[in-house]
Amino acid sequence: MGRREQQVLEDYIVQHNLKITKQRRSVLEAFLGSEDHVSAEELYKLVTEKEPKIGLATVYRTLNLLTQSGLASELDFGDGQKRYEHKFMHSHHDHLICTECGKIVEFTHPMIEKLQEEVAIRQGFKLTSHKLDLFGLCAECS
Amino acid sequence: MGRREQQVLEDYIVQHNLKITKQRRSVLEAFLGSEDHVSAEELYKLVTEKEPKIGLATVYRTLNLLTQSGLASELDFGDGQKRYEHKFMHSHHDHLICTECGKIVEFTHPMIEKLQEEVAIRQGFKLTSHKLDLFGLCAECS
DNA sequence: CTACCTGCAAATTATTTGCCTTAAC
DNA sequence: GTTAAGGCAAATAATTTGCAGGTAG
Repeated sequence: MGRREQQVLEDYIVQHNLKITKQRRSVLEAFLGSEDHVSAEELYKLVTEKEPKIGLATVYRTLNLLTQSGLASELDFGDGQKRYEHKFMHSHHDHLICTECGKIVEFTHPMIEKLQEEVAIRQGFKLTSHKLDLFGLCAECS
Repeated sequence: MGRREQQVLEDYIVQHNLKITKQRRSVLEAFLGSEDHVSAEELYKLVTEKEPKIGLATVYRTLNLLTQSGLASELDFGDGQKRYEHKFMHSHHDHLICTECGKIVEFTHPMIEKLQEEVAIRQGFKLTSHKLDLFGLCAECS
């Protein structure tokens, strides 16, 4: 499990004069082991299996740390809570979401990306990121 | 100001055995008169200028009504609150958002839409909606 | 008159913060 | 030994809900 990610996190922690703790290790481990798109609450449930005394606030704090260190990115599927996915060794992609069963398919489409860039340039913008979510019904739910 | 939208709302209200009230009229009027992308709180401030005794909860309730009746759609730019835009007589579009000054440019790109449709079909999905937000720096903020 | 609607306050939900104790370095 | 981190409970912030009185149909 994620040697490399462990290293990224520890580098970030050292560079920022922070401390490496077993809680942070546990959260990272559970996060890497999870499916993508976990919420803080879900991750908390996963972590407590290994680390029963951990507090929910620590999970939130660690998720922010992971986001700042570049290991996680925040997602928002409009269900009222933030979700997180790991970014390291996991390239950019967009989401296709079934509104019935919640299934999520990840995809990338270079041409779409290229056209987005064009739109931005045409408006004088310098693009830093984007978010594309497609909503619909998957094969089973149609 | 928005005769047609008034009609859409009133039709919806009648069809659902609901009641037309001056608060609902005031919220709709303020909503149509507002710039796009208002939050509930912002709309509340606008409405109270004309209707000082209205409650915030009524604004929330009416925004939900407007969303259900098809006059408004919910947006989420990740700032922790829902925003709303009017949909009627205002065709679909995506957003290009300056992360520095908050400027929002609306755009549509038929080719992007077409490619999205292709992605969905390839995955066996039937597309119902999508959300594309581009984030970057506008000309002034670069 | 019979729902539905409103305003208000209290409740909820997701997340953050304060504080005091504990553990890294 | 400092100083940051953790746990817990209390604080926030956005939104929703319960209720008693008001009003549209």
